[in-house]
Amino acid sequence: MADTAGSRARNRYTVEQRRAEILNATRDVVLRLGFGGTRVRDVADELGVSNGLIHYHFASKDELLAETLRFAANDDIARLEEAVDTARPALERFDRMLRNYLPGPGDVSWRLWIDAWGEALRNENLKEISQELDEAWVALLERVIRDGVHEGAFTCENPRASAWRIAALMDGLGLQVVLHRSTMSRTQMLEHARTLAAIELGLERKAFPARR
Amino acid sequence: MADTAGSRARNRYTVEQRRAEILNATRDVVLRLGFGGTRVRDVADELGVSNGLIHYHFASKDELLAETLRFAANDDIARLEEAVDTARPALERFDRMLRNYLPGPGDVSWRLWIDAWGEALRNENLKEISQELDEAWVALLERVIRDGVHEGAFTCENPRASAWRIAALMDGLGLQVVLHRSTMSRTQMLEHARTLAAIELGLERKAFPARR
DNA sequence: TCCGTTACTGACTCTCGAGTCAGTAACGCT
DNA sequence: AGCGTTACTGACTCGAGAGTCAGTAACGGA
Repeated sequence: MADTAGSRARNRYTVEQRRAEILNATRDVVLRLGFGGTRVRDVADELGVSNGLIHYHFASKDELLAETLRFAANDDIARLEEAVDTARPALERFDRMLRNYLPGPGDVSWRLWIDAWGEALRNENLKEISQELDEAWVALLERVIRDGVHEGAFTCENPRASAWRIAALMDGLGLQVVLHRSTMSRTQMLEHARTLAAIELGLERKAFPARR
Repeated sequence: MADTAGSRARNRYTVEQRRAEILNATRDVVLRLGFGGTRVRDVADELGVSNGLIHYHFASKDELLAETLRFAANDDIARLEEAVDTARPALERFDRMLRNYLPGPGDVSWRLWIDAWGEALRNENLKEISQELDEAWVALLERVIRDGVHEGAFTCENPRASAWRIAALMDGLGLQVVLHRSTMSRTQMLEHARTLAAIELGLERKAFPARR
């Protein structure tokens, strides 16, 4: 009675495991085909299960896509927070955020976000989720700046405004790199981000590490 | 013989006029429904013509959407160039670009662009067009910076890099305002853009006009 | 050992939308 | 006036995809 679901979990999937597995697969499919281009069938095929199973766990395709976005968002934020929590001093912590947030070689989640922005124009669920992630990200950036100021590593008059500017710059840069790779390299992108950051935090440009 | 098409144009549409009219209507529809959500039928209804007429002028829906994007892009660039050509001195010219590029109250074309970015992830035609617009816009910004430096109004070491940073920041800001209006007002957005611009161009922040 | 429940199947329905096509009417040209 | 051309119509086809549902097999509990 204490754990009715758990007792079945030994050799079978629980509902929660299955849902997570489906969300995971959906993310992969959406990365290939986009929100608009993803069919329920594609997700089923990805897992080698039946079409009907997806509808068994998710009431509609819309719900599936919205939950997939939230799932991916939580992942991204968790990854960033982890990067922040483990690094010091302040400058390394900050730079690690930049490197983690900006799109990297194997990075795919940017594609998801760019796609989600477009979809969010017409879908309230997605709009809400993308806004949540955005605010969480700016808040994290602001926190790292404030901590740095506290430690005496940075000088910054208005951490909130600086965080917004840096976040906006990085969104714009990431967009360029992911969408039109030819126009800008990751190196240049990092260079731009660090240049603005140095200005905003009252540092010398060369204070930043050369790491990519 | 000199003008076979023109002779019919007196009381009838030429093919070119019709195409332009359809592209115009398509843009309006796409703004409401997005690239993914626009049906050929919606465009026909917008003009009060038949479904078949759209296919008479455009081979496929894909072609229609791609040409619509190009049509809108040309419009946007022309508007920016006009703003630049007529304004002086350099600072007013630059500020006018900012005000014109950033999303305004009645501005809708941003919605089109955000949507196009997402679509471009999977559509080579749209990707190419959005890249063209982007490069034209950065080139224009760079030109205005160089001219300002020439006139002695600005100080800027690397106009190309500064143009990229300002452009990226503005893309990021515009995205915020259009997508999550609550998180940032146009006033704040302009404030952020001018703050970065002042830094990049070696100016005092208060050198900029207060115009919105 | 039987039985109710639950996770799952896959064929089906039903809607929707892109593209087609036979037909039409107005035009300009001869 | 007669004729070929052209812009346009709207009913149709055809494929595709979301969601349904009757059926099934494995489970745990009584």
